[in-house]
Amino acid sequence: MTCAEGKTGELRWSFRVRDYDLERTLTSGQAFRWERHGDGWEGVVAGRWVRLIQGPESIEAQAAEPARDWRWLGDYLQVQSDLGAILATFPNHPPMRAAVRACHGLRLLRQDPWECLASFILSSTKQIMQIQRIVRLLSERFGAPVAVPTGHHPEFAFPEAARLAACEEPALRSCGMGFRAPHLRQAALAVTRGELDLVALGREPVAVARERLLRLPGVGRKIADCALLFAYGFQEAF
DNA sequence: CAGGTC
DNA sequence: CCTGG
Repeated sequence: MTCAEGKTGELRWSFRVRDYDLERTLTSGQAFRWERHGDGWEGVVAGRWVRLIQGPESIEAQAAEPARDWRWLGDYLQVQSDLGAILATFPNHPPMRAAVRACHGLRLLRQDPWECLASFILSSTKQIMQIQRIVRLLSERFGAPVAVPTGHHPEFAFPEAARLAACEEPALRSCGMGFRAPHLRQAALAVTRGELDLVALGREPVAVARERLLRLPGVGRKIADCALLFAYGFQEAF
């Protein structure tokens, strides 16, 4: 189909935000695919390349292809959450005030469940930089290419579970994940076979969802809770 | 040894 | 246990 209407959406979008520290949020260790380029941050969200720039009271976004609906990014960034209102509910004692000051502007992202679970399976006993490297290699080798601006180097989506389930262990190990390879593979198989339904998980009580994740080899309490918090927003986890 | 898990 | 900082 051709774009006869001409109006296919916007290449740029601006999210109005308050108390949102983009850098702190993207480098906090919740997500592993963001790279600083000049004054912006580049990453792939929901299969789309995007560049983000922090404004005084906004986050400016640039995509590679026009989008009419930007909820895919707004949901991810959780721009609608009113931090001021949340903070008002916190107890007003010194330790809490100190914690709030230290983490000012840090937001909880809402990530894709499979990418989040897989990334944290890869995270055990690894530094953030090393996790970023593994996830980058994995995406480059097994992820679908995504549209990028003209002249920009190629970018790839995080690989689908089915694609990773089809990999042999040595292929996964070649991305530098070591003993985590069988863990990732088993998780990919469970998702692909429908033994683990990551969408349904979000509708379960947190204890049930956690119990399901803990069945996976290589997934203990810590990794399970990271997925529950960063992909589903279960605040009770952690 | 490392921001886990078995 | 793998492997890189």
